[in-house]
Amino acid sequence: MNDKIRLRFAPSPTGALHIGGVRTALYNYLFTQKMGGTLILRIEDTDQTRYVPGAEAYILESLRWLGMEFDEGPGIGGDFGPYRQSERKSLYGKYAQNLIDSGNAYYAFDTPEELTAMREAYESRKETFRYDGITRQQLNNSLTLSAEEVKTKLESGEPYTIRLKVPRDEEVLINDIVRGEVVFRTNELDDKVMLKGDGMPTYHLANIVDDHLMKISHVVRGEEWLPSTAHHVLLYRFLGWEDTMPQFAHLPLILKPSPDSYITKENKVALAERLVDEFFNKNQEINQSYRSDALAFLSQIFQDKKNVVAKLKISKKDDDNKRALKVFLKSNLSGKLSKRDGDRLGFPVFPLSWVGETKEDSFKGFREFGFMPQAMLNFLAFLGWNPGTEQEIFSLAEMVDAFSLDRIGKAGARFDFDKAKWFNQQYLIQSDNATLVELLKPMVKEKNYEVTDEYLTAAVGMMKERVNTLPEIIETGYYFFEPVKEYEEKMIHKKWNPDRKTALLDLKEQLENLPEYQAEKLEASTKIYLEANGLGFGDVFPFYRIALSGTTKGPALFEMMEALGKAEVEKRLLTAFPAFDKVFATKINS
RNA sequence: GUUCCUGUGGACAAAUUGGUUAAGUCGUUGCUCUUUCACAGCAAAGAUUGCGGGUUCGAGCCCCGUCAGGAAUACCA
Repeated sequence: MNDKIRLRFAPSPTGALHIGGVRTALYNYLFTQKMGGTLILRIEDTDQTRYVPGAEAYILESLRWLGMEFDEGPGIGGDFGPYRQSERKSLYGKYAQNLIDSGNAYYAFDTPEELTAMREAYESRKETFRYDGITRQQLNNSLTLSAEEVKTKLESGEPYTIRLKVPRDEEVLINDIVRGEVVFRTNELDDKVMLKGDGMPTYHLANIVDDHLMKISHVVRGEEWLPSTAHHVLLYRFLGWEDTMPQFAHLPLILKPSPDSYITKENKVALAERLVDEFFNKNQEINQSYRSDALAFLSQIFQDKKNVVAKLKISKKDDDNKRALKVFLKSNLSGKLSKRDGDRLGFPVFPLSWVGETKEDSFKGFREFGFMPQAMLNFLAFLGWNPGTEQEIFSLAEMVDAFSLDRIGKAGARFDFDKAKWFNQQYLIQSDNATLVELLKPMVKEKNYEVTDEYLTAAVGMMKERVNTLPEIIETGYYFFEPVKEYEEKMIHKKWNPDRKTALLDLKEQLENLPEYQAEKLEASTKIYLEANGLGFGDVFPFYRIALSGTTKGPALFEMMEALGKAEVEKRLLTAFPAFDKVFATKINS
């Protein structure tokens, strides 16, 4: 055990844990395991307005399902607790006070409303307001007010925040494990709030204080944190902790699939309508009469699907509506993967299903899509990292072994659901049938199918390499559990010959008289029959197959017959042939 | 707008750190196997490494410029 290596995964309980968060957790996990270090779970719940009940439980359950174990955390214990920031509230004030005392922070009395108004005023002049070394000289804070005024305000209980006093004309150098050296000039940094009006710390303060107190050695987090890392380094410096500052590793973002990859002739109209619906939903103030224009614009940019995003560039000629539309589309068609994407594009972005207050806030998870946790982890591991070898399938233990921070890439990784399905299929094929049967049982029960383990095992064995996810076994392979719903007409139209029935029934009878209704025996007997009657496999197989499963695709015929059993096969053949006649008749009539 | 990050076939990516003909996987297409589908195996198509300069005997890799995409720019994390 290496007690110098201590990492933390620090999610915020504001909803379901996003796939990007899961990957962050995974990389933290892999690195600690590899180094023999300690992994800590810390709940960052300093924003009570965004707190969502159940989110923490969801995070815990997700991590457990995925098989990532933590050494310290809420409910786990450890010597550095508590591990919920809300329970550490009293700790942070002291450090904020330190900052004030050392002249590196100040009280600010500006109200949120004042600041919003300020931002809007700047906005209207096409500028961006920043609370920084210049603007703070005109604002309502302990730097501009007299000591007397500040004292009165404080004593009268007027709400205040404590802001970091970012120094002028300095450079902050960050030595990031994945990005290398990154330099920020302090003149470009804003005076971030450290302590909020409600006495809670912001992420920035809480994070640094906790990382220090918990003796964190490496901070592995998403790239979205890179810009504020300069502030964090400043904080370590001002608090006198610079020599024990953790090392940073900023992970590349997980990006949405590019629109070019999923827009097709078939779906582009529906996609456009859906986007326009969402647009008006989100921008209630925009008149519905703009709708047809919006749709026209979308079908125009979807026309040639190349470079869809580039066509969203705002031009001076655009009116307000078009501008709003473009901004909306851009945020929906490019950039970081978001929870809405899964919904729209039909893939999961959360490990487990999440049931929110509304339908819009409820999402289906990887587990419910039928993914195996190990497959999801394996897929995620390759989003931003690779071992440099040709191996792609890794058990968790193998991943730990192969993992290193310096093989993490810098460019954003594009979410590719096809690849995810491929990983799952590999795991499905690799898993033994008994394991899969256990996983499948709840779904079988839900559908009220009554089957024996033995039968399920046979079905799983036949179906698992033909599907991507677990539920597909009983969805596309439903005919193992209930009568055929629909016969594939194309083959019937093309090849069915009502006169063939006699032979097919003949063969059926011959097979039924076999001492054992077993795949190899059935096959051997069929061969003999075909030869004797001058028939080929193609004359018989497709019809047996459609009769039994409704489709010409699927597992080997004789194995299917064995599994279904003599009686069921007979029943299906006898109902199918008349049905084929009927289907065939419609062809002649039409 | 500003700051920072990132650009290698459709997607993910490798390239022994400046060395010959730019790996591999997914996806696509074809072939083999097979009664079908899938799996597996084989093969093909797909790249002037975003673009333009420069340094060098030699550049995907170093330098300069440029373009594009992304992130951040909250009393959110």
